[in-house]
Amino acid sequence: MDSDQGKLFIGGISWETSEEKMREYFSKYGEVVQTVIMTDKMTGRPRGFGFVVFADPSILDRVLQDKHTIDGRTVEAKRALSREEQQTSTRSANPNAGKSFASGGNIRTKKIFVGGLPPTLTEEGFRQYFENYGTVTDVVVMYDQSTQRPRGFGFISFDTEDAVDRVLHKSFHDLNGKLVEVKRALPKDANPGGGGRTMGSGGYQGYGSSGGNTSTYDSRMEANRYIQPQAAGGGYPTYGSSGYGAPGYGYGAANNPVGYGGYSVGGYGSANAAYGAPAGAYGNPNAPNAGYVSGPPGAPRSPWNNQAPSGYGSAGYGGNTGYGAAGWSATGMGSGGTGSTPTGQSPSATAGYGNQGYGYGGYGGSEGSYANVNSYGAVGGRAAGGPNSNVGGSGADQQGASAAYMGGGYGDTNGNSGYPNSGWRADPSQGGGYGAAQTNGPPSGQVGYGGGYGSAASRQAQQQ
DNA sequence: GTTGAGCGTT
Repeated sequence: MDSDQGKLFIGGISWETSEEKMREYFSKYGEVVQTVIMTDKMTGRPRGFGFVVFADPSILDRVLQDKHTIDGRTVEAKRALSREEQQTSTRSANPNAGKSFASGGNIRTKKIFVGGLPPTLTEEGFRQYFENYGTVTDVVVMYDQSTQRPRGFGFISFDTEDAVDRVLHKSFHDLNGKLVEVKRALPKDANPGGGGRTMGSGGYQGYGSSGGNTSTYDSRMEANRYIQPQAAGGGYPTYGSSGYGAPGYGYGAANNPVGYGGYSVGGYGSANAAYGAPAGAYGNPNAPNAGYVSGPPGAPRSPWNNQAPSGYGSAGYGGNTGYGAAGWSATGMGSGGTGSTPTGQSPSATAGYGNQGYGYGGYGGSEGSYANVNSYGAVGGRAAGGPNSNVGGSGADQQGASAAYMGGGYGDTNGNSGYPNSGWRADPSQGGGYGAAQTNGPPSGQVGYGGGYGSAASRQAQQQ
């Protein structure tokens, strides 16, 4: 992360020490861009640590070698961990994954979140400064609705992405001696959130055809704020190693739009799930979907509509089956995957499979009331726990990976709350399905996924 | 007292 470049973590700070004092102290090493002391949100009490950001990252080395005493307390300076690092630091992670993903940005909102606004800053001052970077199309400074106090952050929109990039080139900007921090705004309205139901199919198709994997990552990154940190951490390595990066991987592509909703589930709620379902279906390049898409006669583009659960189930499942046929999931799903999951998967088949089988079937299929949860869970799950981490810790898993997904996924994104069916996880057949799929699957991760989802879906069908 | 908060209005 850019903003972490010149950033040091400062631990053991006296409760007496202020941010100003810290700045004063560290300024002897060079230009200090920001100091912050974290406080307990509830009590307001300082938590005893904070951060200092130097304009020049090369200063850090010197600072790290010295001992520091502020207000009579010896404080400890360490390189600040990026948020991703925090999460993954203890376990083997692909260090490249997080970084490269973090740097890009495919979901471009042309809007920038600006934090740390001084209360005195007006929208005009705000605008005037940023106009140096391009044509400003919108300026918003947020105020508390009831108290009318400035909330210390706002947004600024540009007409071109270039302008946005220029602004984001620096993490901090000096507005007349006040420093503000800029980040790309979370594309909150990138997807018409609750409007999923009313969306025309055009949107979905568009999604389906968009092929960028990176956007998926990016959206994740941004969604990290809303997802439990661990979710993001585990996810990267998993992606990296399991072939997410592979071009054309269905997940990435289809998920782009979905992804956002899915990832952001924590913050954005289930409305987006609706996307997920269609996106999967539409986005899926394979023919089998067609069947799904066309779906039940009565419910053209609303297979996710509760109205048509049966049609839905069949349609959705039909779709899945088709998938499965193409790849693994067929077996895994249909049979419950008990041990007998295909052993001879060809790599290519798997790849293709992963795309579709993955989650989408689940999405579509699970669409009912609890559906969203599932799909999300699924998505989040992957993110949450790598195949190696048994996040969910559902006792039933005979072999952690897949089971972990399930457990982790649901747990993470949903807190289990929406997940009425506790028997699900515990169901041995399911575990078996996973296990089998995973064990046999050549490209490890994907297989597990596919199997997992597929079976999950079928399971639901049964329930209905 | 040792690794972070803030993401929208009409």
